[in-house]
Amino acid sequence: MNAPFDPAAGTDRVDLGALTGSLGFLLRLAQVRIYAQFFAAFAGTPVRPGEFSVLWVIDLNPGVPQGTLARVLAIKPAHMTKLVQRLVEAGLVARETPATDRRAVHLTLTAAGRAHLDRYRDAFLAVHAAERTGLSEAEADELMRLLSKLAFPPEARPCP
Amino acid sequence: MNAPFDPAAGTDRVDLGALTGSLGFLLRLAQVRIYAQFFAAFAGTPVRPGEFSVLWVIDLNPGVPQGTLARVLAIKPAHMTKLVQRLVEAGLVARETPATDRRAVHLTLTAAGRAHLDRYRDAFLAVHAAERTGLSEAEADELMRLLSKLAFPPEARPCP
DNA sequence: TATTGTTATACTCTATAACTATA
DNA sequence: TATAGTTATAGAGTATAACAATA
Repeated sequence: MNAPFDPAAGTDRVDLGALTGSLGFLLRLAQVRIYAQFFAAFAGTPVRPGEFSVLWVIDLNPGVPQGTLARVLAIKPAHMTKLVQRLVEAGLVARETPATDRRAVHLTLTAAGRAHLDRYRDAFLAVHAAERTGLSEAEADELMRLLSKLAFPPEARPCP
Repeated sequence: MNAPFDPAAGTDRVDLGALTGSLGFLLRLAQVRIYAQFFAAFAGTPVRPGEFSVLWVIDLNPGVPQGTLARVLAIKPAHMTKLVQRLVEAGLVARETPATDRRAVHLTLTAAGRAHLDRYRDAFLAVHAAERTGLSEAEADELMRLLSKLAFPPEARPCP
């Protein structure tokens, strides 16, 4: 039998058992902590991780189709539609329907979009450096290498 | 200037730039993939990661206060209230108000809750092993070790 | 006064399906 | 028929605040 919870044993001393060996569980907890650091760093700014990554990728790939963007960033098309609408309404992104395929929507940054990216780019990179709390540089590099193997399976590996 | 998106270069060949070195971005993509594997494995069953981890921890810590559970699993109290309500309505969890602190709610599994846990425990552990797609055993172990350092900062380390 | 849990609201993101307009 | 994007709906999860009961 499992020992009943003992409040006298100290605050929140809970047995997690094999849960601490669960990759999905660890990923979730790690992400919760890293995102909390992100939101703390960008409190008071309009920067949110999803939107900023979208602006980032449009900047590097001007004219990228909206659906391609959704696949690469693992954002559902229905959600991407609303996300892009917000960015267009904010004046950061321009949509264009190419003559060659009038179903498609190609995205580019406006001047304001580039300015927004430039304004927060350094802070965005800095927070990811600061995020490495408790890890050495070598550990952080190894962690990102291993996460990349999960994040980019062979069929979804980005071009270098 | 950045090269415009070239659809002829192959499907979804998008330049992500420094985003591939962003810990938060990699964590999100890795989690999306790992969770997709989880939901694929448990399609057709009522098993969801959040609820199952709650049942798991209650089983190991019978009588654990609801608030402690929320802190340890990084689930917001308002959400935990609704999550536990679902589990109580499903007959898997019992709530008890201890005489010593009548504000508190202590949680235990019902017989049906233990049966539910037993029924899916092996599959839950197996999916986490299968999740290690593309990683060797050593890499998976190292990844979980590094994630644990992020997930459990010194002030939130679980008892062994 | 502080803490435990609840309720309520709003928002983000996901899942799904139905729909349009093109191809 | 298939594809690109849109709209709509439902749900999970989060953030926040206000609240009641109790300590």
